[in-house]
Amino acid sequence: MASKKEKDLFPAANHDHKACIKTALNEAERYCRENGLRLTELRRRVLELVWASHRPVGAYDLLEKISSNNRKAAPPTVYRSLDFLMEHGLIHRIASLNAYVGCSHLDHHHAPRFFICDQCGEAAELDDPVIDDAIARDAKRLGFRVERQTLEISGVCATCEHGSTG
Amino acid sequence: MASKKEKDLFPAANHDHKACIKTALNEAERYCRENGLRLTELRRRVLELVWASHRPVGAYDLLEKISSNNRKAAPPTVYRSLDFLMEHGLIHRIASLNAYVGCSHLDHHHAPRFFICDQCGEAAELDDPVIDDAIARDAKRLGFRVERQTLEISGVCATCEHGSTG
DNA sequence: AGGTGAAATGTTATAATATTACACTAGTTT
DNA sequence: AAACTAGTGTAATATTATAACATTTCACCT
Ligand SMILES: [Zn+2]
Ligand SMILES: [Zn+2]
Ligand SMILES: [Zn+2]
Ligand SMILES: [Zn+2]
Repeated sequence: MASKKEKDLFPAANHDHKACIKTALNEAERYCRENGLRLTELRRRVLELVWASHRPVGAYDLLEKISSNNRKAAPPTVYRSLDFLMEHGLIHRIASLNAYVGCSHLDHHHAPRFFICDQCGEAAELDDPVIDDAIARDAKRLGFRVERQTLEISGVCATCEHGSTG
Repeated sequence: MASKKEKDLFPAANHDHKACIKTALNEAERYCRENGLRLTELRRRVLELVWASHRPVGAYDLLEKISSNNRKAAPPTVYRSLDFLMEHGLIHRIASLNAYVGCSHLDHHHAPRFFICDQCGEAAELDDPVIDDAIARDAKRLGFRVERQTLEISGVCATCEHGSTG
């Protein structure tokens, strides 16, 4: 079963993804309740759609999925929800892809750090205090006040490289 | 005088920027000559325009500057030059800004690492082996083959924060 | 329950960034 | 010069994101 080896940071193909979605939605609901925020039906739906996979998804893909057969949603509908979800750290934006992905570390404050596979499209969020410290030290040296961070490493994940996680 | 203190990684307001431009163009010419590449008039002009400042500049800004009064240049004109310059490491793309900036480290191979000031818009390129090593170690742990990196730290630079570098 | 103001959403239009496709030119090789 | 290739011009279109304003929903108060 899905043991939490290091390599599983890139979620195994056979992992129980319904659990990922459920956890994400539960955590979002708890977070919003505790902070007096409204996780409206629309925002909840957008979050759920973002969590449909571990692949960053584009705003216009979401827009299509939100649109019902007869009623077509307009861009601000999804962008406003994405803004809300980002503002509260429930999702991250992947600047190099113009795409959005659920946050895997809702339990603690962190700067976003992603490894993103060019082949399968999956993104793994990984904390590394060494990186955090190094950036903080560099910033201090420069007298630079850090407000936002973007760290996106693109390439090929182990599964795509070797055909399987072995 | 422009002493090379650490803080000058954010170039001082009074630095000799013509020297920056000249160096960048000279290095580009040398690089292209040595590698059998053609630094055409257009590519040279785009590189020069990117180097007009240390602020990442948008493709459409460049496009306007390239256009002469009577003749308006079309997007592919500038995008193709930008692609060439990026492919050969002469400039970097800043994904979080959809903008482009000259490379400050033409003399050695490196992953792009930027500190970008929200207020003055200037970008400082900074190498840090500790970050390099940490990312390499994380990638190895994940079995991830790294192909491209994006590291962009946004915030407020020392000059903007304190009114002057002191 | 009804009134009120703020937050959220709907809707239309448009801005900003980037690519495709195809025609033409210039430079290189034979 | 013919043939080939890399580079550029040009028109159309794709993709991502925001502005502006109307309407609805919700929390709160009376
Ligand atoms: Zn999952
Ligand atoms: Zn996160
Ligand atoms: Zn300079
Ligand atoms: Zn560089």
